[in-house]
Amino acid sequence: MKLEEAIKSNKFKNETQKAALNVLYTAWWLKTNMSKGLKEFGITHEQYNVLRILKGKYPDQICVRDIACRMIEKNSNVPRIVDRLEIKKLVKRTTSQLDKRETVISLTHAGILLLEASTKSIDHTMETVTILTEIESIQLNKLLEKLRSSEV
Amino acid sequence: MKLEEAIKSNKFKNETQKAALNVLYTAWWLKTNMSKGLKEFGITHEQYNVLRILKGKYPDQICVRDIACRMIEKNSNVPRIVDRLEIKKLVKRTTSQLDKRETVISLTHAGILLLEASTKSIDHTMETVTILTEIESIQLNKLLEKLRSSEV
DNA sequence: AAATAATAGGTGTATATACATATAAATTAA
DNA sequence: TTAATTTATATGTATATACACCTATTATTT
Repeated sequence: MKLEEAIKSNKFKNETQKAALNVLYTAWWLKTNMSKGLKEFGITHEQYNVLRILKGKYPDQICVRDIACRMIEKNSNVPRIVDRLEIKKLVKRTTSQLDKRETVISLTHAGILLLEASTKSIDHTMETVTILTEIESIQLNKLLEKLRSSEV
Repeated sequence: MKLEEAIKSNKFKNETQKAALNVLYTAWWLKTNMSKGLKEFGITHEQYNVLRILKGKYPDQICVRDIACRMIEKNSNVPRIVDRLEIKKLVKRTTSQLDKRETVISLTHAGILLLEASTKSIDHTMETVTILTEIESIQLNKLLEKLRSSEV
């Protein structure tokens, strides 16, 4: 669906404004598709993101701050996301002995299993849903990084 | 900042997966920049979006469902966003006399003034922040629409 | 060493998304 | 014309974002 149909408007100041709205809409669309696939595993895509970050360092533990700086949405409240993962027994929380201010998080066995199964599902969904060739993807990545290049 | 730095990872399955994450990160980045500019006006960017939609039809009234289908994030809880705008006296709610199920919303004078001022600010922010030529923007719009073309 | 500052994580509040359910009004069917 | 269905909106709950503030611990300064 074209952006114009999706938001029932074709009054854009210029193509750049339209592009910004298109990025916002596409992000919502991607998140929705991801969430649909994660539903059967009982986790949200933010929780999935945290599990993925933990996997990246596994079997090393990783502190809350290090998770936070790897999140896509930088204002994520990591302690609270970890709360929910802990309730589901997908992660374990321990106070670091080197620095008692730090809480280190690690995947449980159940966490690893769930991550593996959900990653398979998510990867399949994303491949089905994201219709771009490798060349187009490279081009898109370049344009998005150009867009953000002001770094205010 | 490149995506790799932003999320401290360069382990991507392929350029397409990276592009999907890049869209999510760029959307967060855009929202953050928009919100910063709207702070002085005391509204969130979702509330701003609703005000903009109302402006599009002004001085006509518009019902909740019509606002919802114009929102960028389709699962927005419009009644609740309207609640907050009503408390700030930026919009007025009336039960439609043609169909008493419908609630029609309209901008107040204060709403129009705030929208004009904040639009000036937001447009300036977005122009400063979104570094793309018209040609690049057209290309980006095409790629995003290609990406979404599966329409699951 | 004691005082001060900085840091890590937790917690509180407002707002939003996501989705299920409730309620009232309008439409359609029997 | 009553009953059933659909539609429009509101509301309830869980989770998330955004951000301020608190507390414990560590680091730095004097």
